[in-house]
Amino acid sequence: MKLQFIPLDYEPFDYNGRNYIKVVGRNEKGKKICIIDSCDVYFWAILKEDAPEKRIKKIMEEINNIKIKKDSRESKVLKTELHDKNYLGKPVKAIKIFITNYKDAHDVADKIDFKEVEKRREYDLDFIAKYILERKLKPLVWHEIEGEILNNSTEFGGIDASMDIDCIKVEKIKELKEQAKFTPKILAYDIETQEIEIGKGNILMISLVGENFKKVLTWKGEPNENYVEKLKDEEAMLKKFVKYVKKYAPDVLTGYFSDGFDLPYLRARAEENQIKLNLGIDNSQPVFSRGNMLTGKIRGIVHIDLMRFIKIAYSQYLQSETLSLNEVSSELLGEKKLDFNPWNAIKSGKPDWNEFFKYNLQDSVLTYKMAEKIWPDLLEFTRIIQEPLFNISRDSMSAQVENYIIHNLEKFNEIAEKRPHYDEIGIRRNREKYVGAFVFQPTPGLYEDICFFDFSSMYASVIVSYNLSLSTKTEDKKDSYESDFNGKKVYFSKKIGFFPEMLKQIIEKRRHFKEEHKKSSDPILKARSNAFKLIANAAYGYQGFFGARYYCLEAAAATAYFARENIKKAIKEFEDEGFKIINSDTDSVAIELGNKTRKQALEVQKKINDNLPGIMELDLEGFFKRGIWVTKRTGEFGAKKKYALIDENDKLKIRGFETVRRDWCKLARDVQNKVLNLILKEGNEKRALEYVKEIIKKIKNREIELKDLIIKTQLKKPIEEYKSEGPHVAIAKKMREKEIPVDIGMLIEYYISEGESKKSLIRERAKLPDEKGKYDINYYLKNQILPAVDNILEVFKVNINEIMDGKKQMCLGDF
DNA sequence: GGTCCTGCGTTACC
DNA sequence: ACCGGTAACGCAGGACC
Repeated sequence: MKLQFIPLDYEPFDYNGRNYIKVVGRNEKGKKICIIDSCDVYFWAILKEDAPEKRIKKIMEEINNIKIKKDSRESKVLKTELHDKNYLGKPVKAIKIFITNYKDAHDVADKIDFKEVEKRREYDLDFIAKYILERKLKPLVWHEIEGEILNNSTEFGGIDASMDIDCIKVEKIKELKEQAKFTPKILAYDIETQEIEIGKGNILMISLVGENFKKVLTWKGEPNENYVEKLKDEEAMLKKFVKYVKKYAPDVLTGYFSDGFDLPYLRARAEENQIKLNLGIDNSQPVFSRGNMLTGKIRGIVHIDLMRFIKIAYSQYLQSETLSLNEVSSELLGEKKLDFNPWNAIKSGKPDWNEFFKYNLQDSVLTYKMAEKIWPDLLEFTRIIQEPLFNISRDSMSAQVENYIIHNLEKFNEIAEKRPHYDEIGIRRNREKYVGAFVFQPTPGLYEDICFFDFSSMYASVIVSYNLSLSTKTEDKKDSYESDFNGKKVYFSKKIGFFPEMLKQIIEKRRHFKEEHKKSSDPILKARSNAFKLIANAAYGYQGFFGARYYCLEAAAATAYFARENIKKAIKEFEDEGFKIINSDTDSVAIELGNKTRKQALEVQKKINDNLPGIMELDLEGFFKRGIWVTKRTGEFGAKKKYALIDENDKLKIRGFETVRRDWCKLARDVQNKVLNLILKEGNEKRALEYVKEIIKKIKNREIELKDLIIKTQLKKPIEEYKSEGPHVAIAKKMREKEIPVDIGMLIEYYISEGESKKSLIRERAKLPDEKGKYDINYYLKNQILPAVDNILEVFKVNINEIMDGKKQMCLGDF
């Protein structure tokens, strides 16, 4: 039979000692099906250059006889072939060794011990990746499949009988030229529990939200809405949950922090109730893996913890200070969680159950809507990197870069480099640091008419333009780029390597799809352009990452080196043409127009661009009406990485200031923001000063609400490990005493109260938000408000210190 | 008992 | 353990007078 098929989930299995794979996806009619397939399993023995032909033949014969006996499985070499390949950019002769089971690849590789064999490679590749490469059945891409349906067949031990859906044994696979739109069936879920610790208390309710589908399952309260279904106990509720998930048959089951909470909790409660959480398409239970970080896998359904993907692909664009569902959904959707405190409700012993149900449902509604919104990004990441959706939604950016490389090596006839071993990682992690970016020392002051330029994807374009990678590093000084690594000269060949070449294509695609998106504003094109951008930007970090297959610290150092050279050159160009440099950080230059025109500035930009190497490009970020740079708190120098700009539409761009730092109280941040606004919008420092004085008065009169004085600091490690005990650590201790749950990663909230003696430490005066006490007027004036506005007003020669004390009126002459 | 300096710790920028 | 270096700055803690 012939059908169209889009793969969603890949699951390898063994049968008679051989490797097979079940791929669950949908056909063109939207029916969920499973295809069964297999592929060659092999790895490489790379030969030394001088290996004589006769010996190679002999070696191949010997390899052909390798057999491994392990547990109940017998594994052997099926055949060998001699190929011309590339390894790290150099042509090599390599023996392709076909084996019966990939799980034994490592053991077989260990048996290949000939002096003519230089290296053994690709025995550490993941089977799913290998399968996708070999059979070209790409995730979330439509294919035409030819095969035979298994109908209660005894093949594979009667695999089709154990599955809820049709199984097809595949013969031919062909990617379709016309790609129809694919909209996944998404089901979102969320649970409410008695305790925070996994499995400790009961699950009180479970909500489910899909398309035209909403449900709250519970065994508590007296429901007054018909979407709430009351079961007799927790066990019945869990069974019903499984039943509904199976009936809905989603492609994607998604929760928010569900890897770390919802799914393991469900699993634990199922165990406690002695029932099976058989959500899998073959009625298997979720499988949890990956050491520290839990990940929950459900066969045949792609379980996605939305929070993890948002953290990977979105967090750098988000303003949210935490990745909590409430904050992220209100930023992405403009919609919030319901105002209801589940822990207080539980503690009270008499929760308003109907409010609780609504609250529970809303969490799934938000999760569902966000999943829909983020789907284009998941889709495009998956299609570009060609790893299963399950991995795409969880992998770190360095893993995404590496997977992209692995799935694109074929074009270069390259054999993949191996993953570093444990001891190698240890060495890499202890390596010396290298010099990073150049940061300009700004002069404090208020500036008018500012032009802001920046290099587009600078580090990525440096890697491409100077050909910086592991395989292009060379001892040969001729025809190469010379860079510096902590005083040592390092060279990179000018003959383009596969890593820079791949990156070049990524950048080109990013530029292409960015243009395409401008024309059509299709969200898919935006997601595609964004995915290429993120991969490009992660390429630099990847080469310096200790876990990378293509780790090359010299390349990472050279990237920073050539970036410094180019930014400094650009700065010099602007200076030589008579522009004053205001700021520069890594890849950007801000200049003051002064008595020159925008046109003149753009001419310099063009001149710079004409002389830039390779694909490097200096873009105009924009024009700004005004901008402010301040001094460091200590010393007379201008502070780096702290400035505020206002564009022609009166939109502020604030960097580094307390306004954007979450470890300052809201009042200080708001006041600073207002002051920056007044100064930048109207150039009115007098109004700003008046405003600050009003606030000071309010603080002194205790007219400020406590919630605006709460300071939030993250607990980054276990309480015991702190060498120096800051206020947030002291509060964390206090919380633990009060049996309030404290976890690593939590934002600890506190305010500073008046102490008995003035000299006591700040941590001794720190109190929990609901602890009774008077806020310390002096602390909030001197440690929060003053530091937030002092440096800004100083630019106008206003000494706020004196105003605070009320000793002397301002220094502004005309005040 | 106060001042100064240093290191820890967090968060930002790019 | 899951990308890099550069930088500001509060607070604690100890040296020093």
